[in-house]
Order: sequence, then C-alpha cells, then structure tokens
Amino acid sequence: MKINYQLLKKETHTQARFGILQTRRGEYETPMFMPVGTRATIKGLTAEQVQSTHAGVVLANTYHLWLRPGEDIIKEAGGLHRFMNYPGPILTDSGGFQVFSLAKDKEKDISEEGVHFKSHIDGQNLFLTPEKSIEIQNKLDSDIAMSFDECPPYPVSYEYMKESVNRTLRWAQRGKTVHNNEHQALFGIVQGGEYTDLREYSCKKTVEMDFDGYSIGGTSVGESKEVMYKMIEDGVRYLPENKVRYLMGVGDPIDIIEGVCRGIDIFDCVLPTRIARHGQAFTRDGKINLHNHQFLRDFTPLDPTCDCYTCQNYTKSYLRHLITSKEMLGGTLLSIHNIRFLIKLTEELREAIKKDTLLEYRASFIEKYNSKKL
RNA sequence: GCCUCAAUAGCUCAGUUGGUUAGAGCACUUGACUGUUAAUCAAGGGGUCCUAGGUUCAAGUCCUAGUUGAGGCG
Repeated sequence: MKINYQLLKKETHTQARFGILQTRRGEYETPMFMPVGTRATIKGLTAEQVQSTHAGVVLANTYHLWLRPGEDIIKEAGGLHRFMNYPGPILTDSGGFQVFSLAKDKEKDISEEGVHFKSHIDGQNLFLTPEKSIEIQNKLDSDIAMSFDECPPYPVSYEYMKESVNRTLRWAQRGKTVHNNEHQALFGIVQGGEYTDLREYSCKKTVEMDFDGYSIGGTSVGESKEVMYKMIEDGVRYLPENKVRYLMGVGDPIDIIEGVCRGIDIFDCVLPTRIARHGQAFTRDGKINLHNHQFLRDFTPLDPTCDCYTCQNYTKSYLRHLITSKEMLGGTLLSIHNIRFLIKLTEELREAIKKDTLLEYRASFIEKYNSKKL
C-alpha cells in the first residue's frame, strides 16, 4: 500500500473536510500539521519529543539530504526512518523550493532540463533535475515523495508564470515516469501564482496525471493574506475529493484555519520550530516573545490549557531565562510547545468539522488570538 | 614620597595632524520570521568623554592641578 485518503465528513458551511490518511505506518486523521525536519531532524527534538506532540507525518528535504550525508548513506543505513529513528510516516520535499531561494538568475539557471544552482554549503555548482530528485527520494525511501516543481517568486508576470506552470507540469510527468518505489506515494503540485486561470489549468493538468495526492505550491512567498487565500481557493477547486490536499509551507495558526475552511487537509511549516529557537511561542492570546521583560517573574505556563510537555513542567519565567541565556533547552521546549499548539489546533478543527461548527470556531479563535494586538 | 601609564555608554574598548550631531562589540528594550542557506536578522534606548581651571575660532584630543586605579623605584 502506498497511501490512501478516506474522506469521512464534509463540513456543512465551508469546504472543510475531515478524513483519514492511511499509510503503511499507521492511520492519521486530517486536517493535520506536519513538523519540518529538513536535515532528517526536527531541530532540537528527539523522536520521542516529536511524538509527544502527537505528530504523525514529518517532513525531510531531498536537497539537503542529497548534499549531506548523501542518499546512498541513508539507503545503507536502512532508509530514512531507521537513519533518523522516526517510526511515523515521512514526506520528503523535492528540493524545488530550494531552487526558489538558491538559483539567483532564474532565466539563466532554470532550463527545461533542470536547475543549476550553487550548494549553500561549499558553493559548488549543482544540477538538479526532476528525475534526479525522484531518484533520490526513492532511495531515501520516504513514504511520500513530492514532484520536483518550480516555485516562482511573487509577483511574477503572467507570461513567466504560464511558462513556469507548463514546465512544472512536464517535470511532474518526467518524475512520475521514473518514480520507482512501490510503497512510496508521489504527490503532484499545483502552481500558477495569483492567476486564477493558470491555477485552474495547472490543477486540471496535474490531476490528469493521477497522483496519490495533490499539493498547493507557490504560496507564502511574499504575497498578502488575501492573495494567498485566493490562491488556495483557485488551487483546490478542481482537485478530486478522494485525494488528500496539502498546502505547502503554511503554518501560521490563522492561515491553517483559513486553509482548512477552503478544503486543505495537511500543512507543513518551519514556523513553530524557527520562532521557538528565536524565542517566541504561540498562545491562544497570540504570539508572545519570551525575551520580553514582562515574563521575568511570570511563574505560570505558556498556556494553562496546553497539555504539552513544556506547559506541564515549565514556567514562562524559566523559559525566558533559557532564551535570554541562549541555552539550547529553550529552543527545544518552545519547539515542543509550538508544534503541539498547531497539532492541537488541527485536532480542534477536526472536532469542529464533525460538529459543523467550524465558522464559530474560526471566529472565536481569531478573536482571541488577535485580541492583544489591538 | 617620587616616577610612569591609564580614566570615553551598564561592561570591554576604538576615536586620525585639535575640526560637523563622539562610535563599535556585548548587554538591555523591542520587532520580524510561512515546502529551514535561519539557536538568525533588524530596529531602538543609553554619554557631565574622571574633576576643576587654562590655551585656542574650535578640546574626548594640547597644558596645569587634583581625584581614582594599575605598575615601578625608594
């Protein structure tokens, strides 16, 4: 079995869906949030700590693991799961997004064949193709492989985006052709930027190729929230109901809620772990910065209603001490909390979908979350 | 007692032949971060330039005295 998505319930007032993602490593309810472990590690967390957040699927990155330690080493180790000691499903991103940040001259570096760019480690010239990306992911033996796509910046001209969408479609087909791992699923990626007709075109053509799941790419690259939400709506409109939908790179709590309301099933984002290392935490009352002096004598947990390891055992005062002292444990404890926060959010969204109360849930969450900003 | 050196932001220190509004790093106070090149980046507050005189158009900078500190000689 690769993976299978079972749609169990559609929310009455929105496009939201409750479902189950069946994998060879267990079944996971959607909507769900996937923590990001680019270099085969959720930064600062052991596998046990990751699992304590009730995480299911976890991300790793093809580009990073290709450079170091190399896919052959991981294959020799017995595959990515054994290598990083993670028993749950792993999704590998294709490296397409790295092209977006590393290929400096898009016109020159991105060709029909693939992408030229420089290693961020030692600057050596590299060339990545759709075939190579899929081949690496086959060897990594992740549970879900992603098609190698182009993620254009924002904004970009209609002409460029059209060309890019077509190239991404051809790359998807090439990747699908060489994909050769019978228990690894392969997802297609819908692009098209903010252009509704290109999203429609990209979506329909990608679906024609029949992937195991579909993702919306090219969001959260600098566009406004309104544009991003429109991209989601346009990207989702022509996707089949019986396949899982993954919004790539989105993990702001509000954006997750808005995504779910528009029919997204799974999300991934570096935000919870990155802001954690930078000293910030999600709370029901909005994001807080543990650097702030106001927490010096705050001997209460980040969130009294949170069931995470951090909130069960540590106070804001102590977390502030760790962060201001630059102690590693600070990033670890805040990462545990932030990941758990987003996963708990998806759990509550699932309940709201089942009870058809998603709009009320959204309104009350957002009101509380934004309350302190005014 | 005498000699030498030093004294500039909370800390450690730059500061040209005297020349606009005296700087840096750290610390402090905040902000940003969305398929991780990111335990990162950005902004802000903070000064009786040891004190008192003097020279000069102009002194953190030169001169005199003092104070404090470090070292040396008796």
